[in-house]
Amino acid sequence: MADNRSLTLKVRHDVSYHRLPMKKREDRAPTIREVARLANVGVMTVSRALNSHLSLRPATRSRVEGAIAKLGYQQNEAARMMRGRRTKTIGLIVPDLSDQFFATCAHTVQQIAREQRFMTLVASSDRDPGLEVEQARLMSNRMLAGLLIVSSLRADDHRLQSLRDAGFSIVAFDRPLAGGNTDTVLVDNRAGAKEATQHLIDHGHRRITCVGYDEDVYTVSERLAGFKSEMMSHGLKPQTKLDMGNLEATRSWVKETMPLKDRPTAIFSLNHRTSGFLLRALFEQQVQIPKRMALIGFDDFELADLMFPALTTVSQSPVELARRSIDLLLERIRGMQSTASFEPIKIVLGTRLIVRASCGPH
Amino acid sequence: MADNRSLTLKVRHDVSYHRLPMKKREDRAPTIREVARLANVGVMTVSRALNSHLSLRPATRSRVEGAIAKLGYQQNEAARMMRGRRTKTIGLIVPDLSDQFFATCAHTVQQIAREQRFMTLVASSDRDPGLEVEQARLMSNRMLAGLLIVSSLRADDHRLQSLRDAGFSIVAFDRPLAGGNTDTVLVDNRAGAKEATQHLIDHGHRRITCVGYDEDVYTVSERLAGFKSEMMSHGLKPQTKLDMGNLEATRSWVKETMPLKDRPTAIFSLNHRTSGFLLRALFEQQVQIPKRMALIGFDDFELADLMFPALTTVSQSPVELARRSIDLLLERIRGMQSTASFEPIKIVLGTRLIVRASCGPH
DNA sequence: CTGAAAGCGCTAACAA
DNA sequence: TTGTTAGCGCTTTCAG
Repeated sequence: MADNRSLTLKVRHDVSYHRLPMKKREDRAPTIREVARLANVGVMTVSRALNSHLSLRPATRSRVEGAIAKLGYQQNEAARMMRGRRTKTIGLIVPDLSDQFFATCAHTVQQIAREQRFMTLVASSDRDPGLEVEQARLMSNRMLAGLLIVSSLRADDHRLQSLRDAGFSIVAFDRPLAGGNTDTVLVDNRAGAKEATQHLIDHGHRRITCVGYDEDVYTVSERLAGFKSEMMSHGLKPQTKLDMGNLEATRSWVKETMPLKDRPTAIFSLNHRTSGFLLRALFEQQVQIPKRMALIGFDDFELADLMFPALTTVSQSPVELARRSIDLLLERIRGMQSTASFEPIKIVLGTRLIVRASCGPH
Repeated sequence: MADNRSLTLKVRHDVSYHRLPMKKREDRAPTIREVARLANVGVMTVSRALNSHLSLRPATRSRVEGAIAKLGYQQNEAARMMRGRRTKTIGLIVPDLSDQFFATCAHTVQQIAREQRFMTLVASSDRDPGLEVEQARLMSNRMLAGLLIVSSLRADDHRLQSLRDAGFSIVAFDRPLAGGNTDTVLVDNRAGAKEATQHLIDHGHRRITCVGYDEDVYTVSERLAGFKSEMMSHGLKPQTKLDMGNLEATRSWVKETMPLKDRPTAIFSLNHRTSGFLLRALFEQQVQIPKRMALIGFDDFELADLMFPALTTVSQSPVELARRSIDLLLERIRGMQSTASFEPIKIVLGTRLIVRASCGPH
C-alpha cells in the first residue's frame, strides 16, 4: 500500500482534495493512442470515429470500433472537456428538490438522461434568484451539455440569457425563463384554474375564495388569472386570500371567516400545500366538507384520495412535463450544428380535473 | 455570428456534441498563468497557493491571492481532473429520487454540498444493483470527490468495494454497503419497530400483523426483526404479511382477513407506502380505525396527520440522516491525507414515536 | 521556498 | 480519407 511515493505525500498538506495513488500505465483506462496502435491507424482517425465524423471509410471505422471494443476503451471526459467539448452531463435546477412535484420531475429527468448515457447534476435554487444564477453559471463553466431549469427569476431578470447566447442549451420548464427566446415546456395553468372554477360554479357556488401564496410566481399568477377570468365571465366577484403560506395563517383565516354572514361557500386552493393546510384547518374547526365548505385544489398529490374527504383536484403530470423537457433538451444538444437558425419551441401541456368528494356529488 | 470558421464546421458532422464558438483569449476565464504574471511569480507558486501548500512565504501567498481576486480567477476543473485530482463534486445514488424520503435527503445533501462549494451529481438506481454499480463506476471515473449511497446491493455483492479500495470516499446511508468497511449512517430501525410494537401491545393488542413488502431490503428486515423480537419477548406470536407491494394486494388481504375469527386487531405497517394502501383499503371496506383495527406505521410523512384518522407513526428524519452523511463525507474528503489509518465510522440515529389517532386514545 | 519544463488525453489545424 | 503536430490549463518532477 504505502509505496515510496508516500514520502512525497508527507510533505504536502492539501486539505481540499486528494489524489488517487498514481496508477501504473497498465492499470489505467486505455487511451485513444492505444486504440490507434491496435487498429493500426492514427489517433485522429480514432477521434473521428468516436465523434461520428463522416469522412471515414467504413472498413477503417469498423477496424477502430473493433479495437475500442477489445480494449474496453472509454472516452476521457476530462480531456474532452479541456478541449472545449461539452460533456455528457446535463444540469437540472429546481426551486426545491424535496417538493414532491419537482422530485418526480428530477427522477424522470435523471432516468431518461441515463438511458441516453448522460449524467445529471442537480441543484435546488431555494427560490433564490441569486443562487439560481450562480448555479447555472457553475454548470455552464463545467461544460455541461445543457440545462433544464425551473426558474425563480423575475420576468425582468435576464441574467441567464447570456448563457443561452453563448451557445449553452437551456430548456425552461414549469415556468418560463425571463428573456423569452428559450425553449419552454409549460402546463396550461390558466385553463386548469378555469376548469376548477367552473366546476365549483356548476355545483352552485357563487361566493368562492381563491387561496394561496407567492402570487408573483408564474404558475400561481396564471392560476389566479384563470380563476378571476372565469368568475368574471359568470358575473361573479372573485375573492382572493394570498398570504396563506403556512398552517397558522390558514387556521386563523378559517376561524375568522367561517362566522361571517357572506362567507364563501367554496375554496379554490392554488397548490397542494395550501390544500393540505385548508384540509387540516377546516377539519380542526369541524367544518364539514363539502357540506359547509367545498374545496378544490390545484396539483394532485399521492395521498389526495386518502384524505378525508378525498380531494377533488386539477392534476398536472410532473412525469410528462419532465419527459417532454428532457427530450427537447437532448434533441437540441444533438442538433446543435445549426445554431444559427434557432427558433425557440414552446410546448404547453394540459391538465386534468380529478373529481373526488370534496366538492359534493357530481 | 457566422464567422469564417463556419466553413470548417460545414464539413464536420458531429451529431453527439457541439462546441462553443471559440472564444478569444480575453473572453475566456483567466488561467493560472495570467495570475502568475500579475503576481510576478511562477505558475507553480500559484498552484501551490491554490492547493494550500504550506511551503509558501505569507508575503508571496498574499500577493498571489490579490492577483486571483483581481482577475476573478477560478480553477479549471477540467484541467485539474485531467491531472488526476478530484473535482469539487459529490455523487449521490438513491433507489428512487421521487420517493419523498429520498427526495428530502437529496435536497439536504445538495444544500450542504453547495454551501461547501461542491456540486452534486445524482442518480436513481431504481433498486437495480447493476445500475447502481454502473452509476457508481461512472461517478468514480469522473473524478468525483466522493459518493453518498443508499445501496440496493445484496449483502454478498462486494462490487463497490473495489472503488473504496481505490481510494474513493464512500459513505453509505440508510442502508449499509455490502463489504462492511465503509462509513455508514443508519437509523435504528429495529428499536423503532420495537417501540411501535410495544405501543400496540400497551393498547391491549395481542394479535398483531406486520405488513410490508421487500423484506430483503435492509431497513425492512430490521424493522421486521424488531417487531418479531418484541412480540416474542411478550410471549406473543408475530404474524406477518410481506407481499403487499401494491394497493390491489392490500385490498384483497383486508377483504379476506377481516371476517376471520382470529383476525388481527392491529397492524404494524412497515413503511409509508403500505400505510397508505392500508388506510385506503380499510376505509373502502368501512373498517373503522382504531375501533375495529388499530394501525401504526413506520415512516412519518407530510400528510400523516391529515389522514383519517391521523396516523400514528415511527418517525425518522431524512434531513438529519442526510446531514450527518454529507458532513461525514466532506470530513473524509478533507482528511484524505491519512488514508492509511482508515477506521470506518458508524453513526446510528434514533427514531421518534408520534402518537396520533390511529391506535386509539393513549 | 520557488521556478522551468514535461506531459495528462484529447481535438483543431494543417499536411499529405 | 488519413496522419502529424501543437497545445488546452493544470500539476508533477526536478533543478535552483
